[in-house]
Amino acid sequence: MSTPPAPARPASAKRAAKAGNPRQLRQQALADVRRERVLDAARAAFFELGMEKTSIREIAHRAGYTPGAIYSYFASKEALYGALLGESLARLNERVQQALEPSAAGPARVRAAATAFFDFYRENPRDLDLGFYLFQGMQPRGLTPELNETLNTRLRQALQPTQDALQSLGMPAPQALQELTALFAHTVGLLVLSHTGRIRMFRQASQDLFDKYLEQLIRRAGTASG
Amino acid sequence: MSTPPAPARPASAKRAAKAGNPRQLRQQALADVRRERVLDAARAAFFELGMEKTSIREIAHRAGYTPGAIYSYFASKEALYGALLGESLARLNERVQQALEPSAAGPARVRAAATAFFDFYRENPRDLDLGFYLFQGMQPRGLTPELNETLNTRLRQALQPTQDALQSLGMPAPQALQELTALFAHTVGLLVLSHTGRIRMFRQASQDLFDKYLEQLIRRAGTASG
Amino acid sequence: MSTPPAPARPASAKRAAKAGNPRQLRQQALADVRRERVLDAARAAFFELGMEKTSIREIAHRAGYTPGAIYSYFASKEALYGALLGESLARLNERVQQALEPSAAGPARVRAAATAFFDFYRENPRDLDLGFYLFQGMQPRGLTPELNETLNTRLRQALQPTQDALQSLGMPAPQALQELTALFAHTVGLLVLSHTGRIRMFRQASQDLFDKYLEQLIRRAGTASG
Amino acid sequence: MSTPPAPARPASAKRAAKAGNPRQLRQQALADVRRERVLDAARAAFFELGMEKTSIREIAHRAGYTPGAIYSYFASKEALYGALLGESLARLNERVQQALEPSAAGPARVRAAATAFFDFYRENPRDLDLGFYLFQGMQPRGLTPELNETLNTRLRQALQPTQDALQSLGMPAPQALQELTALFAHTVGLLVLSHTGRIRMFRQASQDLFDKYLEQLIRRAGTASG
DNA sequence: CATGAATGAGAGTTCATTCAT
DNA sequence: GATGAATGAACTCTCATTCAT
Repeated sequence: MSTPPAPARPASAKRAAKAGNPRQLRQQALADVRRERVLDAARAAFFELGMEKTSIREIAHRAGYTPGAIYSYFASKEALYGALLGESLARLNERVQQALEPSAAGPARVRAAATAFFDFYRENPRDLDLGFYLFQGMQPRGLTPELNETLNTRLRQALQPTQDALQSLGMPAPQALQELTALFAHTVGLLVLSHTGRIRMFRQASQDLFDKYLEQLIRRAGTASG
Repeated sequence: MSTPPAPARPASAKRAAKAGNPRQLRQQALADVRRERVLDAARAAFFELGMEKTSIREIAHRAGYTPGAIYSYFASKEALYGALLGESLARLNERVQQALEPSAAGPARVRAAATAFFDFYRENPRDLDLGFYLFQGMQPRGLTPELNETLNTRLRQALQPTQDALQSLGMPAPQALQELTALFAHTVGLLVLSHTGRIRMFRQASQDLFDKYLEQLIRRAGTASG
Repeated sequence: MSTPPAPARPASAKRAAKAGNPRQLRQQALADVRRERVLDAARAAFFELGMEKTSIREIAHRAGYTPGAIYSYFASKEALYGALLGESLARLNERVQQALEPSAAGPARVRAAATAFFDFYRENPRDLDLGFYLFQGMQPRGLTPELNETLNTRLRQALQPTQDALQSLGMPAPQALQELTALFAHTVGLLVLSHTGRIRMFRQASQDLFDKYLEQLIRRAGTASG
Repeated sequence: MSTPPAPARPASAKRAAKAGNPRQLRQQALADVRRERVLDAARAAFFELGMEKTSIREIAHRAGYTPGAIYSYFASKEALYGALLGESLARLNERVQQALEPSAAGPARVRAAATAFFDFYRENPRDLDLGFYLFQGMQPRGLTPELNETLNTRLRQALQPTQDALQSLGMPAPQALQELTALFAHTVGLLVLSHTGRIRMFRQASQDLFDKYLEQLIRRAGTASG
């Protein structure tokens, strides 16, 4: 709701703009490499210790920096996590693309795309944590609107192949969008139940439920085109 | 040999047992009222500020107490949130029961039970937060196993009417349980997408999607019995 | 050095003065019994949990009281420990007296008295703690001068039989006092080294060292008289 | 896989290893100075207020810091006291070494070493407190085993010259160790009686008693060699 | 760019003690 | 005499962030 103030120390990002000559370009490349190192350290720390026990200190330590240095690359802890989430979504997209490569078609393509999405989070619970972290209290945190936009776009991208596959099955665009949304919700719900252990209460397996939902969806897609 | 380590402060609850004479009863009632006042303050603080910014200090202040006094009523911050969640689940159950009172039957009963559940959380997003709070990092927190058990039971209770209604529609028990789990997941997913604003990306309304899912489920229930 | 202010709530003690008629006497007896119950609880708690983990709350709980009630019997935590120490010294005296009962004479009497003292503390390290507690920072705590006086007297009493035995061996009074003091110091030193585990550094047993010191002392006593 | 849990803040000490260039050396020197300032403040506070009333807050205040800053130099309150005790033992050793410098020999050497030890604590009662602090309830506190080891070693060091002197008087090693232990115990006992004022009860002076014990010991040493 | 010392605010928790009832 | 609710002051410790160097 409330837009956060402009980042205190926008660091290397801003310099990219004024970079033109070779020297500046090299500097920029170096900076990116170092930024990446911080990100790697943050991811490792987070995957190992979880969100709550991962402090800036810890990340800096793992990256071979002192705490202050982190702020050369990220304006705040939240911004760092935003970047981490961005990178997580990039991995998600990669996974979805890989699943499509064998150029499956028809229902198989829907299955491939949707399952890749589900599996990614099923296998990497911490990535799901990441997605949730910035919505503690169910409201976005210290993300700049631009970053928020970027993240939304990447998420949308990861879902787009599924939507396309549905439409290529003859489902009209509006319905495909609706079904995609429902599928996304179902997926998220199953993942949450699974990761919090709540699903055990029902003695069910999230994967079975996911498969079942997917088959029903594909059946509906077949009907819709008629 | 060793006496239990300490009084484990939250005394008032158990004293009901030895309460018999009017004076003790009145004392107990007073204590309950005060405990409730703390709970109210905690809920208000939490609904207003969110989990993270709600400290024991803040709660105490709102309840008109000093921080230490809170510990006469709750053994720890987690215990307090446990109680808050328990009470939230109680309200949820109440809501579900109310929805069933007009003694609907058949598909209408499924609709009534399931919708009550969905609506409760749609209308009270903070109660959803509450449910999530204790699973930061997707792992249970400092809940005692007993409390965790209690909470699970209450959640299960809130879902039971829906399962019963499905079975009374002729759906076999195992399938009803499976469908209930899927419905629960779908509901949670929709609520999360809705409350985090992610659903706007798809220009969909969580309520429409919920209704649609519900109708499909009811259709399946009709088929299942044949 | 600095005399503490008069006890805030001298409680039952003061009433003993104005007690004269039978009813008051009975009241007083009751109060003493209850006071003893508190003391018992305090001792048990302290022996089990140690000084630091024994709170007024804990003591009250064990005595079947609420915290406030303790202050009817003791003006402060320190006063309570003072009483506890007094009672500990009483037990010490009892032990010394018992050791003398078989009416040993000569060197055997010195041995009996001194060893009883040593053994009491060797076997009951917590009683040694008690003695030290009120001298944290090596300075008396919230003891009233009278209580301090009483405690000193009881300690003196427990040592007196040893002094007497030394004198009955022919040692002149001034020397006996000096030797007693040295013996007392030696005993305390050994107990401290023993209880803190420091004596292990030297691979020695406190008991051997004590015995050795004692024999030397007795030898000196034999010489002194000539 | 798992990187050590955290930087475990007290960084400066270890950095000496990678310090090589002048700048790092200067940084290190500065850090040491500041650490010393904290230690000085802690010692002053403790000597003035005693252990119990000396909080991290108080120390920080005296050192001109905020409480959090202390944790850059010491990982915990116990660690700080460990350092304080270590430094106290270092001073003790220094004192003992100085007493030996005039290269006394024979009985004089025993006297010099033992008396230096005794005098150090007689003149600096707070250093004795320090030694006792970590044994509240007569049990070691939150010391790491390594630190405990270090402290034991330093204490042993301070006593070693006395043992050596005894052996150079012809006393066999095992007996010298036993006598050293006894002497140490006697010393501790006298110091405790003296500092707690208990010795006044006996109208004795700790120094006289110490001298007397020492002369007896030296006499025994003379005999032992024969 | 990086350091690293330091801040400052705050966290949860404990406890002896008081006092109206 | 006893209750028990409440105080109030303290406690150790953590952490994101800042800034002079």
